Amino acid sequence: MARQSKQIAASKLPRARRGAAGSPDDAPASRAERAAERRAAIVEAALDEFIARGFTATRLDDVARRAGVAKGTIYLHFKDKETLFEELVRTAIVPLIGGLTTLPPPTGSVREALEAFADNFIQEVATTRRGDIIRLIVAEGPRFPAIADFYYREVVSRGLAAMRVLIELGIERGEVRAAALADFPQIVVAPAIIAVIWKSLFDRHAPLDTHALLRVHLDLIFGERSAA
Amino acid sequence: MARQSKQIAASKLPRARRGAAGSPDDAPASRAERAAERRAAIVEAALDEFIARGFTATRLDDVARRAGVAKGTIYLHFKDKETLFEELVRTAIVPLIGGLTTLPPPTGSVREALEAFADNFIQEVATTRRGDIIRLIVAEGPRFPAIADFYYREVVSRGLAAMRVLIELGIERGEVRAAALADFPQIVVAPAIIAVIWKSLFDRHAPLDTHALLRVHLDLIFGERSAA
Amino acid sequence: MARQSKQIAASKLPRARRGAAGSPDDAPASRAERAAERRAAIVEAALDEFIARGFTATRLDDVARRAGVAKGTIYLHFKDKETLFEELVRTAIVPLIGGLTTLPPPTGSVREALEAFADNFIQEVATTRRGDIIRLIVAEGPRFPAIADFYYREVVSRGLAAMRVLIELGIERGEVRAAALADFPQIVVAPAIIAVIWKSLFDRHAPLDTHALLRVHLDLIFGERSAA
Amino acid sequence: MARQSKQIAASKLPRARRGAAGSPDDAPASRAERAAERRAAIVEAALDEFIARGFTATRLDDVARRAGVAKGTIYLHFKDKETLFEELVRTAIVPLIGGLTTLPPPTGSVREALEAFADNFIQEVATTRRGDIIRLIVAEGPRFPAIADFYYREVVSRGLAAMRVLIELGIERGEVRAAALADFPQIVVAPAIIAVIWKSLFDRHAPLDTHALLRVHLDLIFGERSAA
DNA sequence: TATGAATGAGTGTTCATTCAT
DNA sequence: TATGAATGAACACTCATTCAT
Repeated sequence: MARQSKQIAASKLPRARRGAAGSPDDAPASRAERAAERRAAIVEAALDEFIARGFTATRLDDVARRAGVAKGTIYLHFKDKETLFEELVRTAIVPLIGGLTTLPPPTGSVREALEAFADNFIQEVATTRRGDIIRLIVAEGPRFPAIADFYYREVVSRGLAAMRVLIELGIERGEVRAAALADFPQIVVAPAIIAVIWKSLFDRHAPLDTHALLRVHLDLIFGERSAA
Repeated sequence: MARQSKQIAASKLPRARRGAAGSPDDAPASRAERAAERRAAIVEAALDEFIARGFTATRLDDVARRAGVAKGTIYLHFKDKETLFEELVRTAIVPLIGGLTTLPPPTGSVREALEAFADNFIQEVATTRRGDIIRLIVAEGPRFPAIADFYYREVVSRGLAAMRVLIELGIERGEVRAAALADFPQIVVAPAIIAVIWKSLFDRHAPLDTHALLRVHLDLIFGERSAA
Repeated sequence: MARQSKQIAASKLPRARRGAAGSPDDAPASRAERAAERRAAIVEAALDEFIARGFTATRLDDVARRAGVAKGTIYLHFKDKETLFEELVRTAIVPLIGGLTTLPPPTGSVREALEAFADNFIQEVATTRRGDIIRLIVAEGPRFPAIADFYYREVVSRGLAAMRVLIELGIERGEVRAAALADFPQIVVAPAIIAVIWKSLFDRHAPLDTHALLRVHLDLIFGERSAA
Repeated sequence: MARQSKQIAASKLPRARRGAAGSPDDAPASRAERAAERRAAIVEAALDEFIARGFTATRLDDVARRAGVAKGTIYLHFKDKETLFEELVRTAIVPLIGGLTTLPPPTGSVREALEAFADNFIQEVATTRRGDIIRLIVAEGPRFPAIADFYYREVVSRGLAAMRVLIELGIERGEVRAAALADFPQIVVAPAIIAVIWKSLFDRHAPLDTHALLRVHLDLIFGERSAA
């Protein structure tokens, strides 16, 4: 009912800076830097809101409040709600790419590589907002084909390709018995995706031990090990 | 957006006409029957719209148009949009339940049972609107905890329990080597879920052979077979 | 949420009457009588609803339910909501007229006549729904000029005319000193109207002794009496 | 019904402009001032509409049009229609309070005080929209108990209390003969209220000379005067 | 005649987007 | 550049009225 108090986020920006003119490299933050900060705050806030409510149900009013900016400010950085959403998801997806393409481990075993990947996934995706982004894409993908496309191109196809390479290496080295697995790298990834979905839908009913789940799955692929 | 063509709703069964003089056992359909037909048409139309747009973005105007009824008619059958959505999803989920609890295969092997289950899943879920409902639950679950709860209780927990029984039987009989699989029946189901999601998001980029995918996955669990 | 159970009012009507054909004068109620009953039930129910909620806020659904008839039935008796309202108020006003025009009491004193009138007003108006009708007219009059007109013509002008006659008689007989009162018979009636309004607005804050109020007012007009 | 002409709202006082260079002390009006103007325009328009149509029948569309603002603007100032109505009536009632509690006439006679009060009532209430507000309260009171409460507490009870004090003073001084009048100050006020109601319902049939009416009433209370 | 399901125009309210300051 | 008041199209929901039974 009553207007919620604004966030103070926007007030820690250097105001009385003009006096210290000439020192361009320390704390202050130039105009461009301030703009970047604001933009980042909007992105951050919007991501939270979109994850929590989905695209249509998210109100830019809430995004602005959470970001500590005025509603109009959003439009200085993004053309409209749709653009904000698309750029946002794109931005959030990008960091996922690095981890996927940087894999072929010349030294260790393929199993070790996949274990490392699983651990990394748990730490960087399953337990962070990135996991929610996956769910967000599943939810909004059909209404934002551009995003589904982008996600497929940048993450899915690359990730699966890298996974296939790894599987083939495993087959070659005798680590992996099921040769056909190279045709369906999705099988290797599936439990990880399921774990992410489970977390946001059912974890309150039955908490899932993602780590154990992925270990059992790797055992299935590589055969059981003596010591974990 | 464009005016959708009307439904065929009004052509159904005039079942069990009491022998009222003059009605030659066809056309009319009692008032109750027509009400049921209308309700069914609304459910049908709403399901399509909700799947296509999600809860918030769906307009009851569109649902009404697609169902071939007036907007007000929806409110003769459902209290409000939220109730329509929840009843809808519940209704759509129920038929999934039967298939899950009716598995125990006294005769054949566990592998055969799972193959039958997979084939059934492909035919009844993956290639029908039921698959989209799963995606819808993933999308709207966080905003409709009641639905996530219902889905967990009626489908997920029962399905996993049944799956666990099957796995344990497989372990007992020596068909399944990975004993720990009984702790994570999710692993057995994961590729099927992933296939459903894939269909609605990426199939246009890279069509997925769900049948083959599930066969490879079963091979992983049961070991490769001599003849497919 | 759930449909309220219907009233059973409509079921006490004679159904198996056909057998007793020919006895047209006893209990049964002819078709016309049944229609009149229904109409009366609608009028009754509508009056309650209109008094409680005003014209616009009253729902014909509620009227029908309260009257124990189907919504459509209202339209068999009244053209539309407005007509129902106007006929209703007219009907409710009519009985007020009789009491007003039937006054000049040749025998008793004018004071006695007014006391009788006051007592009657309390019994027949102030403590019954008729009082609420006065408030209803005050409330809806500006939006239903026809009703205000009718009320003025049938009740107000006649009532004031009769009151004037009475006052003049009182003046003539020396009972009433203030001769100018004949020019403003409203003054004589004012406290009675105020009492009615008070009852519905403020009685819960401060109950009003209408009888005493009117007695004091008569004392003001006729001078104090030794014994009441 | 027909499009109403816009308001003159946007032409008010640009009061207390800080000496901002270039602004020659007129036009602009600060943002806060314009907001206040708009709010005032809404209140003004809403009051007119509510008086003319009652709460339920008033359309916020019409209020907006009459106020010369967009419909959404109303919601920047008021939570909803009900709040608008309640705040409105409260606001309109408040100025009535001052006049009521500020009466005790140390010098003149009680009759003079009441004559002044009557004249003031005619000028400030009976011939202005404030009179209509009284009718509005009578009309909507039962549906807005909060308003009836407020009106009773702030206006009725205070007004009657002040009136009682005045009557008692009159009795004490021998101006008023009817001692019991102190128990029913409503009698003193009744004709004034009736006059207000008459104005909006019947004045077109029979114009009422409120001034004369109230004078005759005072004569009734104080006894006839030699010269008016 | 009575019913009540069906209709669809109408209204309160929300929220993405604009724009004067 | 940032603001947030203002806009008005859009949408959920209501209810007077109709009409097939």
